[in-house]
Amino acid sequence: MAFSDPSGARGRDSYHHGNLREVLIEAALRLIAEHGPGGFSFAEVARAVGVSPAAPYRHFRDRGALLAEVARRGFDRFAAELERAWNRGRPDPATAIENCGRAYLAFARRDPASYAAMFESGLPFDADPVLRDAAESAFGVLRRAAEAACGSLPQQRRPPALMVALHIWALSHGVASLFVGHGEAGRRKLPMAPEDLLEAG
Amino acid sequence: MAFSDPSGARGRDSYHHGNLREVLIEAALRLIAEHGPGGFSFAEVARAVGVSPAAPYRHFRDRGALLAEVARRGFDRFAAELERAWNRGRPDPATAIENCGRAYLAFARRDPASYAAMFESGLPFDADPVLRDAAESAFGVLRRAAEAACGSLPQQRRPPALMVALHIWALSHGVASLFVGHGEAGRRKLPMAPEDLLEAG
DNA sequence: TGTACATCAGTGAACGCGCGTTCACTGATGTAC
DNA sequence: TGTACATCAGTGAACGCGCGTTCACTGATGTAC
Repeated sequence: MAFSDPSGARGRDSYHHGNLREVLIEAALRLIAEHGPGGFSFAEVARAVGVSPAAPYRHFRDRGALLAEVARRGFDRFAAELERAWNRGRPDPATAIENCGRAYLAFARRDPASYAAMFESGLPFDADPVLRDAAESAFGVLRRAAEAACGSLPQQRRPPALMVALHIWALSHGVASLFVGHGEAGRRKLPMAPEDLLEAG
Repeated sequence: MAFSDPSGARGRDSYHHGNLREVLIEAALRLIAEHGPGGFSFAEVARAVGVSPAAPYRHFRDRGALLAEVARRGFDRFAAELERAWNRGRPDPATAIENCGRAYLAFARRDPASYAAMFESGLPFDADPVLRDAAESAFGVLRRAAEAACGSLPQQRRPPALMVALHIWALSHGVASLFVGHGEAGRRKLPMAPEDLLEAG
């Protein structure tokens, strides 16, 4: 077991795990990917990493705290990837915005477990300021991108930037949650690439 | 109890319930509205309507079958309301499409429990042809509306109708699931009416 | 360098709980004659 | 109209299970002297 830990983490080379917090998070991601954000239990996570059911309590207050941490990390990476796709508006704002949309879908596709934890877990956002800030900063990227893009348009008929940002967000989320995620099961069939659908925005 | 049944159904005026199937569905909707589509148990539904935990098995194979029936009915009403909003393209296709969008949001707002059962429950659509057909026919309304609307546009640069329909669907779903539903908790704050956001499409 | 001790991190047994499901049962209803 | 009987729909007790959580515990690690 110590040398075959599938998570790639250090594993149990001693009585003390040494890495349990990280390994628990990885296991939670795996379980969410398989059974959805509501489909894992604290005990199951412990079992998955080969540790007693009481051990996770050393690192998380309860199941919700673990889920919130998964979501928070998701939002952090999400924000970073959107930022990178935006690339300060280069080569031009329209293309950069489109790249944001692609990055959005790419994130949902590559890491559906995090995406589910972030958007489909029913976590009490308002009750957890840390989580809320993480989500806010991810949306902030879209808002700033929309502001920059709107600013480069002719003054007359310039749309409100916040509205554009929300529009992108809603459309991306709609496409992602209808056609990308859902762990193989509830996904609808699409006669085109989700990216092409998004591009029409 | 017989005369104070909050569901408005006939209640237990005899040993035989007489109406149990319907009452179970209503109770499930109430529980979904409170705790989300994953937040109710078969036993809880039975308790909520004052019946033994074995009783529901007379009407539904299991919890999933009850949830699927809730979703199916939701899709039926959803399709009817979209159809009514479309109103055969009157007064004109653009306005009628916009009315469809409003009807979409109105449905999600008025009956978030059904909406959750339909779109956020992770039901195995592919495994249940009845459910699948119900969902398909709801989408069919949007598709026909998009076809009619596209047909009324000038031939050059006419967008593909299916794409337009999916676009409407994705945007509506995105707006609804981010800003309307989620039982008071996970909903984001919006500085404008969701309808206005949708209208930009 | 060695020893004593405090702290940390995981153990494993135990608890009460609600769940899904089954079972033989029984009261009510409908039908044949 | 009345009676016998089949069917239907709900009962309530029972089961095994996994969960969340707690507890006193113990092995490992780090630190002071």
